Amino acid sequence: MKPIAQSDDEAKTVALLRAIAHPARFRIVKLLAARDTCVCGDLVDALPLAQSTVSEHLKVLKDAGIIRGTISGPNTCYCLEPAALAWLEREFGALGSACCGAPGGPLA
Amino acid sequence: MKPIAQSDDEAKTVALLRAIAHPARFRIVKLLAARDTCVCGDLVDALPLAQSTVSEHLKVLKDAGIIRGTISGPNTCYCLEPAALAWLEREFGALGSACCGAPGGPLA
DNA sequence: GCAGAATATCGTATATTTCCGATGGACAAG
DNA sequence: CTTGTCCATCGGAAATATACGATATTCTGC
Repeated sequence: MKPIAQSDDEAKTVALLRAIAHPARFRIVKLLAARDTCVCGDLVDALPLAQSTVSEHLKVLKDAGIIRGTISGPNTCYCLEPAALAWLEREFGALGSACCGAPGGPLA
Repeated sequence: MKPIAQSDDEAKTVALLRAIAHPARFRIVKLLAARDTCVCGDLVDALPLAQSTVSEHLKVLKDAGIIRGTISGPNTCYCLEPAALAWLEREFGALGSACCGAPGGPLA
């Protein structure tokens, strides 16, 4: 594929966004954010999806660096990776501050 | 499709994220943020994509409410929609503050 | 070792996305 | 009215993503 992204930072940001930009995965992230304690396969019960599907979504989020998985005996616990969320928050802050202030450009 | 999103707000957020979570579209948003003045089809020159493809991406962003298009004589000018960026920034702020503070959960 | 529970991975069908060339519509200049 | 420019839209091909059931894998407890 042709390289569209200008910098590595940009590619990283897009990768993070692609991981979160899915109904099921975004819901997982919100669930993990709600309970400050890490939860495990309760996520499967909380979502209308098959176990294997949830597992795949967790893998996507883990590969993107948004969540962290810890094996704890028979089950695996997941929790958010604060650095990733902070990165995205900072990225949007930079975008939001610079914005076309002109009312309508050519209309003025 | 089964409704995974819990609330309308959540669905809206995911829709915005899906629109931005693409190399070409994210680049477009950054380009529009860089020049505070609205640009037009210069975007086609700035991207290694066909004109029709860029136009489609602009349509996706416009439908999502992230950018606004204004017809100005022979050409169309686009600029960011500040409200959309602010929404996302706020959404990530809420996620970032609530986060698993426990070092490792079961490891402690 | 064996059985069972909790996850991960594999194979695969389906749906969606992405991209392009070609076509169409609107506008300005001549 | 004709031409050229700019942009949007229309098929359609190829790549990718999503979801599932079936099948490993890993650990606990007996």
